[in-house]
Amino acid sequence: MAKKRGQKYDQIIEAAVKVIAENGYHNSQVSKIAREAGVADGTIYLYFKNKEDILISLFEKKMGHFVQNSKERLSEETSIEKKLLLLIEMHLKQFVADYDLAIVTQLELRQSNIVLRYRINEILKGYLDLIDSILAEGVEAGYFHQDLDRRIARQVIFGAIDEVVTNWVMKDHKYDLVSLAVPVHKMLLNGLKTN
Amino acid sequence: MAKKRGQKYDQIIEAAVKVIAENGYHNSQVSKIAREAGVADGTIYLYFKNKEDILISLFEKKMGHFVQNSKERLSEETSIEKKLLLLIEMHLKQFVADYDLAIVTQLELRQSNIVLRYRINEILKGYLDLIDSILAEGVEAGYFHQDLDRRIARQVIFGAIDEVVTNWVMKDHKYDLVSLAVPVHKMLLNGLKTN
Amino acid sequence: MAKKRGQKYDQIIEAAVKVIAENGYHNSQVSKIAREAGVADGTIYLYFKNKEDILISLFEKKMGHFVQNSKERLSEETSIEKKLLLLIEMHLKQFVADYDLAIVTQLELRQSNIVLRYRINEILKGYLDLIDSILAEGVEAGYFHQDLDRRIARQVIFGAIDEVVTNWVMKDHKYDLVSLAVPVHKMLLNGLKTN
Amino acid sequence: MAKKRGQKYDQIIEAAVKVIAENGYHNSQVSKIAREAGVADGTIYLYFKNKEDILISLFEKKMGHFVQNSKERLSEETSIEKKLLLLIEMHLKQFVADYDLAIVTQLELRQSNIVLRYRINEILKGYLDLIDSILAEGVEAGYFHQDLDRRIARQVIFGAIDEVVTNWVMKDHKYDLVSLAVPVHKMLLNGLKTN
DNA sequence: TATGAATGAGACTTCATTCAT
DNA sequence: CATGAATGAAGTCTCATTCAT
Repeated sequence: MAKKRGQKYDQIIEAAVKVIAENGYHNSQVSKIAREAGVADGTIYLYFKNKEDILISLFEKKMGHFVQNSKERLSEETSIEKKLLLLIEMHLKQFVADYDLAIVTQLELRQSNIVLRYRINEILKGYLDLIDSILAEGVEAGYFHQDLDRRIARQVIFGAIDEVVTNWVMKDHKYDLVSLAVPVHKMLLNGLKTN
Repeated sequence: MAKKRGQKYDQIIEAAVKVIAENGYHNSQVSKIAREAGVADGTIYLYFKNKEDILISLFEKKMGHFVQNSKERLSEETSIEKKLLLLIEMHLKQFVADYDLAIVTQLELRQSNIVLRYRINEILKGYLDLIDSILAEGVEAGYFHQDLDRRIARQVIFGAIDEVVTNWVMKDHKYDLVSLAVPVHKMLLNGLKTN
Repeated sequence: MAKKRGQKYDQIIEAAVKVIAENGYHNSQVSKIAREAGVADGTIYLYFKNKEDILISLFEKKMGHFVQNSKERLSEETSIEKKLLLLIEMHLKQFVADYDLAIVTQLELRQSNIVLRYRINEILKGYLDLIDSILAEGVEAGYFHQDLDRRIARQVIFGAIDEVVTNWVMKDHKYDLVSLAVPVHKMLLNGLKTN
Repeated sequence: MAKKRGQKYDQIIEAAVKVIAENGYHNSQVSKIAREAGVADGTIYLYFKNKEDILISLFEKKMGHFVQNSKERLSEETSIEKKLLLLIEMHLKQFVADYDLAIVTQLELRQSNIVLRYRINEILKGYLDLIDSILAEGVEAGYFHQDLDRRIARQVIFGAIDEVVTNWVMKDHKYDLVSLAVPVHKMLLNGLKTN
C-alpha cells in the first residue's frame, strides 16, 4: 500500500496543491482532489495512507526540492553575507514562482491539526538546518557574533522571512516580494540600530 | 443577540481557553465549553454568534488587554532601546503567565479557516501599530536607521518573536521563555554581524 | 393562566397574523411575534397555552367572526340561490379584505402538524354547518335534488371555494378574486353539462 | 450527485411513504427512513439532495405514474361523461389502493414549507392539464357550456375531489371512498339544482 | 492496479418554554 | 401582570474511508 512513486502519485500531489489553493483546506474533499487528478477516489488510497498523508507528502516533496535546490545554489557561494541573502531570495522566489504553493503552505497547511503541525515541523528541520549551517559557518569565520545562540537565531531568521511571506500572501501578493530580500537581509545582518 | 458583555460572557471565554488548550480546537465541542463554563449549551449562543465567534472574541479580548496593558507600561519608559526590550519581554511573559492562552493563540487559533485568519489579522493590527510607534519614535530620534522600512521591520520583529513563542509551545515550554527576550532583543537591534 | 380576553390577547393575535404572513410559519418564532405585539416573550404564555394555541386561537377568532357575520347576512336573504352566491362572495371578500389572513389560512396554517389539523377541522365545522343549513333549506324547498348527499355536497362546495382561494393566493392575488364568485356559483348550481 | 434512478432510489421512496404515513413528516427522521429502506443514512444523500427532496421526488414519482396511467385509461374511453367519471374513480381508487400514500399526500405533504408547496403545485399541473383536456373536449363537443371558464372549472373539480379524499383520510377511511365517485360526478356534471 | 457506490459517526445550532425578579 | 435571561433536547448532513468488482 501507499507507494510513494509513480506518475499518479505526482498527479495527485499537484492536484492537491491546486485544489487546496483554490478551495481552501476545509473545502478540499478527497473526491475533489481525485477529480482534479483524473483518478478515482479509491485510487488516492493506493498512493497515500489517508488524507493527511497527502498534505504531509505534498509538503515533504516541495520542501525537499527546495532544500535540495537551495543547498546546491548555496554551495556555489562563498561569502557568508551573500549566502544569507541568497537563502532569503530563494525562499521568496520559490513562492513568487508558485503562488498556489504559497497559499497552501502559508495559509491552508496551518489549518491542519496539531499532530500534522508537528510532522510539518519535522520536515521544516531540513530547512532550519540549512540556516544553521550558514550561521555556524559565519560564527566560525568570525563574521557573526561568537556568542550567537544559533537556535534562537534561526528561529528569528525563519520567523521573519515566514512572516514577510505570509503577509504578502494575505495582501493578495500585490507587491513585489523578492525585492524585500535586501531590506530583510540588511535588518537581520545589521539590526535596527544605527552604530 | 450576541451580547459582548456580562459575567457569563467572561465565564465562557475563560472556559473556551481552557477547553481548547486541553482538547484542541477541533475536539472542543460547544457542549464541552458550556459544561466547563457552567452554562447551558444554548446560553453560549446568547453571547456568541457561533462557535467561531467564541474564538474571535477570545482573541479580541485577550489581545485587547495585552495591547492596552503594553501601551501603558511602554509609556512609562523613555529609552527606545528599553521600550523594545520591554515589548518583547511583555509578549513572552504574557504567554508564560497563561500557558493555555499560548497553546490557543500559537497552535489552535491558526487552525481556523481563512476568513477567521483575516479577522485575526485585523485584531493583530493593534499590536503591530504598537511596534510601529516604537519604530517611528526610534527613527525620529535617530536611534534607528533613517531609511528603515517600518512595514517590513514590524513584520520581521513580530515574525521573530512569534516564532520564538511557537517553538517554545511546541517544545512543551520546557525551557525558560522570558530569558530569550535579551538575545532576541539584541539580535533585532544589532543584527547578526559583528561590526 | 391562558385567559382568552384582554387587549394584549388581541394584540398578540394580530401580531401573529402579520408575522406569519410575512415570514412564513416555520420562520415565525414566538419571540418575533412577541416583538411585533410589543410584549415580552413570557407574556405570550399568560394568554396562550403554547405556540400552537396562538394558531388555533387565531383561526378560532377569525373564523368565528366570519361565520357569525355570514349567518347574519344570510338571514337577511330568502332566495336559496342568492344565499349560496352570498356565501361564496363573503368567503372570497373576506380574504380580499385581509390578504395576510388569506396567506395564513390557505398556506401557512396547513404547515402545522396533524394534531393541529384536526383541531382546525373542528373549528371549520361551524362553517360547514352553515353550508349545510343552506343545503338543507334548498332540499326542503325542492330547489336542490331530493336525494342530495349533503355531507358530500358540502365537501364539494367547500373544496371548490377553498381551492379557488388557494390558487389566488399562490398566484400572488394578481387577479380579481371576488368576480369568480358568479362562475363558481353557476358551476355548483348547474354543473358543467348543458341541458 | 442525486441520481434519480436505481433500485435504491425506489427503495428509499417506498420506505419514505411508509415511514411518513406511520410517523408523520416531522417525526420521520432521515435515519428512520434509511433504516426502513435498508440503507445507510448517507446513502440517502447519494440519491436525494436533502430531506425535502425525498418528499418532492416521492410526489413526483407517484403523481407521474398516476397521470401517465390515467391518460392511457382515459384514451380508451370516448364518452366525455364517462371520462370524467373515470378520472374521479381513478383518483379515488389510487388512494384506496395505497392508503399510506393517501396520508402522505393529503396530510403530510401539506405540512411542507411554502417553497415546497410551489414545487408541488408545479407537479400537480400535469394532473390539472389532464382535467383541462377533458373540459376542452367537452366544450368542443358541445357537451359542456360554451362559455365555461376552464381555469376555474378545473380548480372546482380538483378542489372538490381533493376535499373528498382529505375528509376520508381524516375520518380514518372508515367509509367506502370509491362509491363517492358517482355522486361527486353527478354533482359536478349537473349541479345541485333541480331543473 | 483501478474503480466508485456505499458507509455511518458525529456536532452545531435553534427555539419553545420556564421562572426568578 | 409583566419581563427576558436561561435552558437543553434533538436532527440533518458531510465526507474520509472501504471493498467488491
